[in-house]
Amino acid sequence: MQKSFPTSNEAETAPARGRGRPRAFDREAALGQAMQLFWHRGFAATSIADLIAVMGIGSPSLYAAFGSKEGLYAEALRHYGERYDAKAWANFMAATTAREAVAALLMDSAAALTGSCGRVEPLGCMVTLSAAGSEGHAELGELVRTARAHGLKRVEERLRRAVAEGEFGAAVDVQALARFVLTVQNGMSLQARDGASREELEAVAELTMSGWDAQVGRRTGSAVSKREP
Amino acid sequence: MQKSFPTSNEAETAPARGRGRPRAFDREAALGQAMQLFWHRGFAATSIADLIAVMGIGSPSLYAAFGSKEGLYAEALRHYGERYDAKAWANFMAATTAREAVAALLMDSAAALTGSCGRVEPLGCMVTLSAAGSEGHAELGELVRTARAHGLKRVEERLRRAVAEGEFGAAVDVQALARFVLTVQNGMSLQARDGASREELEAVAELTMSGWDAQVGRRTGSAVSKREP
DNA sequence: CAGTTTATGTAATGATCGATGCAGAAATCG
DNA sequence: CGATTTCTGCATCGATCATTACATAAACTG
Repeated sequence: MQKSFPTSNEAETAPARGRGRPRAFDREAALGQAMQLFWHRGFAATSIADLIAVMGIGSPSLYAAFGSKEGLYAEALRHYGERYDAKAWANFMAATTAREAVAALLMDSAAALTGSCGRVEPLGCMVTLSAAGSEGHAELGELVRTARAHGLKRVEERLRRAVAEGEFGAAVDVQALARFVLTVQNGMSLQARDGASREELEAVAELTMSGWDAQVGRRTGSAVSKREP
Repeated sequence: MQKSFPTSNEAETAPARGRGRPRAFDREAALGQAMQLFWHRGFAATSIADLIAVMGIGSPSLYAAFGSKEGLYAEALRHYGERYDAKAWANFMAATTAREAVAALLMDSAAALTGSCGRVEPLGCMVTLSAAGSEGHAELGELVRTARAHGLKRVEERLRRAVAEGEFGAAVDVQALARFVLTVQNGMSLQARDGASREELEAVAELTMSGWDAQVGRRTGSAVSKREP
């Protein structure tokens, strides 16, 4: 099985000015608008008419630049990953212990998913909440499914590294612990979509780390480190 | 704001034979088929043509019996609540302690959401995963949002009762604990949709109860009671 | 039986769906 | 400059969308 639309862009990465008439709109800006609409309404419920309205372009321009509705969604997913998903994992990556990494992931998720960064973006994670696969678009479904699996893999590998480094014993069930963390993060997206506040999700993160401590050995102090205002 | 389609049925509850030509199909059976399709594909991605195909009826019969696509979805939600949701909460309701109740809810959810009861139904919870609200149907969105809020309320009230009965001290943050449990259960639906097994979700339930114990005081033995094969 | 009432099947409604044909506009190239 | 290439706006494509007339069928009522 090979995909028929570009995950990484194909021709538009050409940096220098092309030959014909130049594009009259900012491709990334328009993609950002499309991403937000897909993010909020989902793939099936978003029409081309809706898209060209928020993107401020005509449909021929849309198809010339992105190929198809599926292609646009695939690019919107990539755009999301670069702009938002990466940010939610930054502190996870930078943490020195697995526990700090997971705690940072959950606390940063609590903030990001509830739009607490002065954003106007939709609530919850676009990848987590995407149902494009169930809506009958197998290719897009595989795309988001892979992205979600990647998150689990990242946590799992971080925990394996922690075992190798002696942060906790090999008796800890790394896969179960990783899935537990991801399940909570997934649930946070649904909670955020229903209006849960950052503080409420941070409390969930704290309780999650209590479960962590009960499993791998408790530390002193609060379950998670305090955040900057 | 008042709803324009029936949550509880209106005329079809009449038990005795009516006056005109009798309906040629089993209303509940057809509703069950519609429910499964909505459950799997969501509201927006399910067309009337798809529905009448699986229901085995013509579109005039559908509209005569259910009023509209939204009305059919609302009834499908009710049908789901009666047939599946109630079952997932039975042991929760019957438990003698709040801890047993929550553990039962999570363990039963792990089984129900992964289709481990010999079912052919879609994976995950129809109510939890419904995005009808975001898809532009405010009335249906309010319906599923209310159903989801009801789950949180049930757990919260059970915990309050536990405090009143002295199962654990009043220092426990009942709201946070309830939201923690519901967040995990919500996450389980997304995990199940992505193919997580019953055993994997049961491990998540175990870890969740570890977090519980860390918060309200630990008990001996396994975090959750064993299930029957 | 005729009359009423409700359901069904066929076929069609206007609207909207995703996607394009086409002519002109705006750039580069020779 | 003309030739070529690419993009844009307008109009439109056939398909599908949710919904409904309409005629007929099947029950009950009197």
